Amino acid sequence: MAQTAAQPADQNPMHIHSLHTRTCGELRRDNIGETVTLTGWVWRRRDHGGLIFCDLRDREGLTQCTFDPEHAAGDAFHTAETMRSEWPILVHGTVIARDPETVNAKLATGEIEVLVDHIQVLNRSQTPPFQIEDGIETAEDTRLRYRYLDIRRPEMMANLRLRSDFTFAMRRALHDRAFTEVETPMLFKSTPEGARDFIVPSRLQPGSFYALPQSPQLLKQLLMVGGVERYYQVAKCFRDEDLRADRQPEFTQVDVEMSFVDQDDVMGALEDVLSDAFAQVGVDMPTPLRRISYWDAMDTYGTDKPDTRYGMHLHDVTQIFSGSKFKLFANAAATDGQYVKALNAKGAGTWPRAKIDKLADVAAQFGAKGLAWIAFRADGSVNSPIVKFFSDDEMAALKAEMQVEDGDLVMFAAADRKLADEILGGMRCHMADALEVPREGHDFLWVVNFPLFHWDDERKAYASEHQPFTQPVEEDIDRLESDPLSVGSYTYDFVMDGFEAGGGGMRIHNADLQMRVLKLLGFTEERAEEQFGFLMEALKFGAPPMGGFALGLDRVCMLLAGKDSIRDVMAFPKTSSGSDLMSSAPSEVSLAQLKEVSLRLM
RNA sequence: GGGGUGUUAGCUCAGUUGGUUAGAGCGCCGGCCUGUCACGUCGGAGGUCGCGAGUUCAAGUCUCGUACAUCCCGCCA
Repeated sequence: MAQTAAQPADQNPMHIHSLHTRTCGELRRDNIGETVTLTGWVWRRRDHGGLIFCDLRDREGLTQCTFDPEHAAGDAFHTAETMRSEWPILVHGTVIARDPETVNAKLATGEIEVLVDHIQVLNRSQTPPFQIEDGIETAEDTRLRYRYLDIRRPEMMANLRLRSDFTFAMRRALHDRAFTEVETPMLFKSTPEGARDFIVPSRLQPGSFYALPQSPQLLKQLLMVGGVERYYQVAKCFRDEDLRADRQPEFTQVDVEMSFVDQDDVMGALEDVLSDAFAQVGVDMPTPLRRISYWDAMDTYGTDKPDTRYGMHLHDVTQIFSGSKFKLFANAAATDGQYVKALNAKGAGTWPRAKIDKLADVAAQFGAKGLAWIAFRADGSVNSPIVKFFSDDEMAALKAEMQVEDGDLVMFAAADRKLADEILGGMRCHMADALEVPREGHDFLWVVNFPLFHWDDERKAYASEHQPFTQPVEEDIDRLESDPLSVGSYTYDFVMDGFEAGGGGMRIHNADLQMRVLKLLGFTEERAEEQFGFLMEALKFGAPPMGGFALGLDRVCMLLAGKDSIRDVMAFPKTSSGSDLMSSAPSEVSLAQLKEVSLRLM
């Protein structure tokens, strides 16, 4: 088959030797007259009887191939008549200009077409179970059952390449700053204090188990003790918990750790690395990033991962209602630790009563027993089940505090601080979606100064806000045992567009302090030794001050791709029940397999 | 573990107060067509209405159970 001798492509490292000489996305007017070989899948065929058009698709794009009996040699034209969607083919022909009236402006290659003289059918294809094209709403279970076909869609292809580009950008940014990529084991020790572990039975040691790592946390701290100083890893992590749109049982973190640094050093380094990597995928992340304290974030946004591209702040209106005739609010105001907080959803005040009433169901999801609200109608009237209890002064003060205008809907939560924030924080997100509040571009910020512990009411114990290895604030260490909830920590979450996209902190590098923290978390000395003895032993051998970070790669890529689910940036994700619909994993194993690892099913 | 939504043709969906033979668009198959690009046009095939019970003279439609998908709460140090 004739090929042009020396194409410029030959000097381009992108053009490794293939069956094709060009891709389906690159031919332009400048290539007119070239003889080319293209490979790809038949996307759409338009058979005019005496003339056949075929849009050929490869990873780079679409090119229209034209079969004209006068130019197509041998039975090439007949082959074009019989070929079907998704057959992989190879065509050889000449790049020709399209007549001005037949130029397709929607196609990057729309100014040219390839006049085919030879065609080779590389394989046939069954009719695909759904049409391989963007913008078609095929149920996700069908897409997952045939994921390899779903990936052929340009949108999925673009998502995977965006992920590859960003991952590579992170690697390069870290490598350029003298970080060493180290692989840590997938078979490691079970440390079930956090998420549930995936466990792996040991054949050589019957009755013993490995666990797949929830994160390389302990191992990277040991790498710091080992003197690596600057470490990173694109690390697979495993957590056996229920799934969500942004949670899969296996996911990827860009894991980073540094030695001989303080918190500002780590955050500065990360801002530098992240803005570099984002820039490489065309996203501007201005530095230094804004920092909001955990408590300010909770007060103002009702969440520790606020989307600050829109306002709708929470307001504390407790004082306004301290003497109110509305008992629910007055009682809250009179009770220590109880608050009345309010949220102004601009634009929802014109909603019909029935629609507003349904918001109580939404609020209930966040723990509210009901939802008090005031709708300020567009005509200046006020509609509310509670406003009749309010004095004129209370209304005036409320309107001033909430900057009320006609068309606003003010919602209230009267509860302890945490619950009031959770309810209104949840409502804030819900209303932003319901009102389609514009959120353009990306939003990056740090949330800092998390408390070291929170009280877990279910387990009746203190629990780490981040993880048990987090460094407490020096000034607070004296109060560790006497007032644990008041102890601050060196922690920082990286929040992007209202998602927790990453998080990190400084680590304890002193074995005694580590033991004190573990004891507060309810560990006996024996159990702490059994589970984390190897860490605490290592800390005794000159562990340097250290801190680090882990970036949720799937979530960041989801946000960069503008998708609502991390499944859209993962090649082979699992369904919400943890199944792989393509392979039917998880599946039963044979008795022989079980016997080999000394297991018997109950 | 709990709540919401959904499941009808290969795909996306419609299907009225329960009532004769369950429809549409796309796709698929066949005919015609030399400038289409969501080609056009004529014809055709294709359905155990997720599954299992129940109510009824009669169930895609009502009831109960169940499976799966999806979203959320719990959970995710």
